[in-house]
Amino acid sequence: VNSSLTRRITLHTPGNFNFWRTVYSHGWCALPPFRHNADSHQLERLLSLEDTTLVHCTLADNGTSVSVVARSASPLTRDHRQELIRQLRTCLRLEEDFTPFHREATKHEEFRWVARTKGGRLLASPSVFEDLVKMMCTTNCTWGLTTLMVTNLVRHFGKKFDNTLYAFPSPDAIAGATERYLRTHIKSGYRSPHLLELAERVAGGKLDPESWRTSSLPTQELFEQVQSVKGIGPYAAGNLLKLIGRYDYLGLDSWVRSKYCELHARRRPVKDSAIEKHYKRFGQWRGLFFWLEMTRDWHQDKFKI
DNA sequence: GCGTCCAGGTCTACC
DNA sequence: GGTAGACCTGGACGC
Repeated sequence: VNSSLTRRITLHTPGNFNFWRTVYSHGWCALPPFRHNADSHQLERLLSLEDTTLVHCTLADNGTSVSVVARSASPLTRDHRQELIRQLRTCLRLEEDFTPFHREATKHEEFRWVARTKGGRLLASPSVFEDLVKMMCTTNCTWGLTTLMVTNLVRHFGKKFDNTLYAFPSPDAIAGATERYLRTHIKSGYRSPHLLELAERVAGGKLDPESWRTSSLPTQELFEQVQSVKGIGPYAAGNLLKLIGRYDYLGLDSWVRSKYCELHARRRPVKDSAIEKHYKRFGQWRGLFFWLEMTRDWHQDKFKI
């Protein structure tokens, strides 16, 4: 969109929010339609609003707030702006209260740095559907293949904004494909029937992942419900739940297992049950303490952790 | 060059 | 409830 319109918007943030700790909390910032620029310290995101209006947002840390430059092909209405703000606040986890978590962190000497550096917010997608699809694309493969699958999904099924930017596809768009098409063009391999079934169930209204955000179900029941999606097992369900504010599961995979062994067992292999036992004392927050500990060195230089 | 292994796992079929 | 075996793909590795 060459003749796009730009508009500046401010996101107000609480005192315990840290922009870069959130952006680099895990790999999502590198998966389209997110994009990050480490040099200019900006996070980009192409949003698709309810009426299919596309808005490209460039986010930057402003100290006590986040500044957003929004580009769109047509002028944004008040409703557009409100929805845009809502979606971005969901991504940055601004609606979630981290006060109790930080209070808990200060109770544990080895985790005081978490509260000090305002850690805990994990970058999320605007929709639970998108997070589910992406989580499925991280299973049993390298990060490189995850990036390839997501990039392909966006390019083949997402609405085009300009030559490099495509929105995340709607469930309908993916549901309209065939398994063969997914295997050939998305390179999602044996995950293809699972992706298709998920998209069809959501498009057909038989599954409403968005409702999980506000569900009153105990986390254990929600965990089972998330795993009822074919292709989503304990790893993917545990991590999906972390993106909607439930931290009771560790979401173990080969990377965190090896990281845990490096940090706690002199690189000797450790049973999953031993890892579970280690974090049991952190109760409902165990999954978050676990993840922050495993990724602590990612942020060490920037924040003097 | 070619075969093998495995990566930010999960499902099914059996016990 | 616990555990083999199969499963797309692409990159790394050994020979």
